[in-house]
Amino acid sequence: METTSGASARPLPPAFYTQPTLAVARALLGKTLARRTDAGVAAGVIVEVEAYIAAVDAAAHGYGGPTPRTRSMFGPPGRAYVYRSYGMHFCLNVVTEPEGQAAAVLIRALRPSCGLELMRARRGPAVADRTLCRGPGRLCQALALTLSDDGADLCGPDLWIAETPDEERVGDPPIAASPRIGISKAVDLPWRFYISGSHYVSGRPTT
DNA sequence: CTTGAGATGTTCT
DNA sequence: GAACATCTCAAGA
Repeated sequence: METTSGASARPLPPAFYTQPTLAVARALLGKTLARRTDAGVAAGVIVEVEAYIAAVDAAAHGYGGPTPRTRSMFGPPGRAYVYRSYGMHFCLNVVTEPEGQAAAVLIRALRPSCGLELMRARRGPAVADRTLCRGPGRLCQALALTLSDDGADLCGPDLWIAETPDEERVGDPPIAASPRIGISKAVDLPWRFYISGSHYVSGRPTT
């Protein structure tokens, strides 16, 4: 019998992504992000996210209008926005808000729950489990996400987000908020959300 | 654990 | 040119 895992649960309904961006960001914590390729399924529980809302947020991609790169951020909610970061990494966002508005939630870290061997194969043999998906570029590498996944449906067969089964859950996640990481504009907006105390969260220790 | 440098490509000034 | 929603590695405390 197949081992229980959020990877086998049904995708969240499209309506999940029509909530306001900050509500989606908080609600994503504790959900399972799953990825299928020919090599198999890999998945993890979301433990850290950041919200970006171009209408009111100078740090957001899409602030000041669409560009070719940010096109899918203006698209319909419930899709992926994947961009290249610092020339060599990729970052995965969940698009929110109605089409025409640029808003998204950056997935910053996962606690790996499924397909760990696959992740190690992609990330390297010396990488500790804790580090497999700790950071937005790292998790994209672990899940083999690239620009070809930009615009992908998050309720689809190859990439989806689902409720996490009870036996994989730690309990009700204690959610904390803080300023976002690695930005230089709108630095005071407390739009980074993470599971307090999780060792899989990027950045500094969280107490 | 910390700090600091370098890699690397697209976008913006 | 400069900046960038980052990561890895090496060296030090």
